[in-house]
This record gives sequence, structure tokens and C-alpha cells, in this order.
Amino acid sequence: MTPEKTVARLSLYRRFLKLAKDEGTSNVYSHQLADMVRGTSAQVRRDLMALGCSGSPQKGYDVNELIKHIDEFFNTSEVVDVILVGIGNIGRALLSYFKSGKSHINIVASFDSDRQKVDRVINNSKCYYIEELSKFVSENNIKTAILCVPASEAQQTADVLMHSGIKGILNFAPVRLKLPANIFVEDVDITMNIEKLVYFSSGKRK
Amino acid sequence: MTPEKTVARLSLYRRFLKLAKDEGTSNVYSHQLADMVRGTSAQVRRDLMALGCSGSPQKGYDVNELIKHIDEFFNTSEVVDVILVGIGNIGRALLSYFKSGKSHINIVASFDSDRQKVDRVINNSKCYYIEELSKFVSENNIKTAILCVPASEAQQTADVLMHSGIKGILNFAPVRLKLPANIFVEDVDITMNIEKLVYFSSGKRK
DNA sequence: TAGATTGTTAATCGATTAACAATC
DNA sequence: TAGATTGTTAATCGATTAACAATC
Repeated sequence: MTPEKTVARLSLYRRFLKLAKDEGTSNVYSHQLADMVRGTSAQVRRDLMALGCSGSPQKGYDVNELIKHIDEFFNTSEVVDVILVGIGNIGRALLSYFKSGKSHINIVASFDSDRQKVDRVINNSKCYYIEELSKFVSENNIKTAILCVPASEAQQTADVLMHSGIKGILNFAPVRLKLPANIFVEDVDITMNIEKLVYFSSGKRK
Repeated sequence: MTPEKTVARLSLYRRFLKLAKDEGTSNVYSHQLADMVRGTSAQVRRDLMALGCSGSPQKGYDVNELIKHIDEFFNTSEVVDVILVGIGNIGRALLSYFKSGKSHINIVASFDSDRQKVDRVINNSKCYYIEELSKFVSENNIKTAILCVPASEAQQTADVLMHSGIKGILNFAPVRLKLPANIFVEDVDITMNIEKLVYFSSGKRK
């Protein structure tokens, strides 16, 4: 229903708003939020309108009200359990990053095919053997997974995730996963990002 | 000149084509490449046309010719030196990922403000003290940087990068950098990605 | 030939941008 | 009031999609 880009921007607005709130700011203008997302103020107004938020001239938008609405949108009152598959360098970095628990997103368990890693607790989440994944996912009704396995294992692991009932995958493997359209896949493709970056920073930018 | 999305897709095409070549495939059809990028065959044909590549009915496109053209587009014959700032979990993961040297992108040096890390060689790249960054960048004519410092230090580090002559930044810090328009910034915002993922995998997807 | 794919043009779609009266 | 910002509509822009004759 809500377009992908709007969802992405709402997430960024929220981060900015929480910082603003911590600093004691009580109201913001659309152009301040626009700076945050490299967008325009009209775009921000449209996003917030879609969310049912209204502002006023002179005062702009109420920070607390916006946070409340965006929190509702993302349903942050409910903790979402997520699993992570593949304890390599990136996997470990993500576990470390999310252990803070500031977010409503919680990496409840991790999985690896390396027996040496199994049963260890890395950054608050216990590592299980990959074969236990299916059972864990269905028993705990997990819907979202972070996939950090090597490229060569990505597709077969994704298939397991799908059959276990996972509906969304954040894919760090440099491979395009072939999955049915009802599974939402978000690719984080760093090699591609760097190639793009090098291209545009080498003076070929329009 | 070339749109961002096309550049991103070309990078993906190349990866797919190299795999195909290794498997002995000599020609591909637009729909095969379309699968790779979750796009359409018409889109692929347009991208390749923009690149000056032409195919033929029945045979499609010649794999070697495409690789040649895309390599030329990305200028892969020339090794591009890139620096990395911030040896935390993500920084280390990236160094490990790029040490293979398969790509034309080479992380020549890394920088950190922690004296303990300085002078160590982590995954083929020596770590320097952050204060040496400016000198290193200008002396070695570096144009591209990967920024993995904590959010609190991101903006000030980005300012240093800019003043040193960096033109492109891959930003892993969950902060929107404020930089002039001539600096190309690519954000890798994992928190946002996960929030988006959770939203769309929780049944709210259109 | 028949059939799938090509290059290329035209139509569609959606998002962004511009514009402006209403508001505080 | 004057001025900046708001909600909202209309115009623009660009990318995607559809269409189709030409090709091997």
C-alpha cells in the first residue's frame, strides 16, 4: 500500500525526530526533514499527509506527534524477532550493531553451518546449527531473516528460509535470489554500491 | 550522464556475465539478464543499447562482447584506489571482503582514531592514524572513501574527507551527511533496510 | 518457414515539482 | 500586518511498459 520510498523516508524521519526530541526541539518544518532525506519539503508534506499528520504554518509539525504516528506506522510497540543466518564477518558486525536493543528489532537467534560456531552466544544471540533453522522459524513464527552466507550458499539457504515460512529477507550475498513474488527481498549489494560510487566520483557524473 | 539505476544494473549484469562465461556460456538473452536485476527484458535492451551493444535475434548478445563493453564503461583496466575510515566491525568485514583482489577496486589504506589499531596490517591494508588521512589522500590522489565510523563522528570525518579532495563517499554511518552537491554520497543504511523489510514482510505489503 | 528476439517508437504510469490560496 | 509554511491541485518530468515491424 505505502510505496517503498515513503517507508524508507519515514524510517529516516523517525531517526531524525528522536534526535531532535532528545535535544529538546518540540516542532520541525518540512524543509528540515527534507534535508534529512535529501528530498524536498513538498515530498515530506506528502509523506506526512499520507500518514495522517498535519502541521500548521508558523509552527510546522509537532515532534512528539510525528514520532507517535511513525511509531504506530512501524508498530514499534511490538518487538519483532528476526534471525540471522551466516556468522561471517558481516554477520558478526550486524549482531554487534543490533545488540544495543535500542530498536524494536531483535535478532533472537543466529544460524551457521560451521559446528565450531554452534552453541556459542555472540552478542546476545545464540548460534544454532543450520539444520535447526526450519524448526526454530516455524515454532517461533519468525517472518524476517538476515542472510549473510557466502554467495555459493545463498540460494539454497534462501530456499530453506522460504519453506520455513520466512516472508522477508535482507540479502547481503552478492547474488540475486530467485524466490516467489510474495517473498520480499531487500538486497544490500556493497560491491555494486562501490562500483557505482567509483563511477560517479571519477568525474563522469552528470 | 548515465542514470544511477542503469549504472547499478550494469554492475549486476557484469557479475552475472562473468559467471556465465566461467560456465562456458557464449551468448545470453535480455530476459536472462532481466532475471538478474528483477527487471524486464526491454529495460535490459535499453541499458545495453545505451552502452552501444547490439544483439541479434536467435543468438541474443555475445557474452564476451558485453563483458568487454561493461568493463570499458567501468574502466576496470585501471585499478582504483579507495580508502576506508573506521576499523570497527563493519570496517573489518569490508576489508576482509575486498582483500581477495578479484575486483579492480583496491582498499589501499585504512584509518582510525584508535592508536591501538594504527600501524597494524588488517587484511592487506595498513591502518594509519586518522590525522594522516588528509596528507595520504592528497598525495595519492584518492577520490573515493568508505566511511564506517560511529554516527557521532561521521559528519566531522566526512568534512575532513571533503577538504582532502575526496569526491565520493560510501557512508555506513546512520546519519545523513551534509556535504556540497559535487560530492557523491551513497548511503548504506541497514537499520532503515531492516525496518523496511519488517514492514513489508509483516503482511502490510501491497 | 515459424518462432523467438531484436531495435525502436509510442503510450502509460507514477513520482516529483511547481504553483497558489489558506493559515497562523 | 507581513512572511513563512501549510494543504492541495495541476503540470512536469522521467522511467517503465506496451507494441510491432524487422531480423536471424
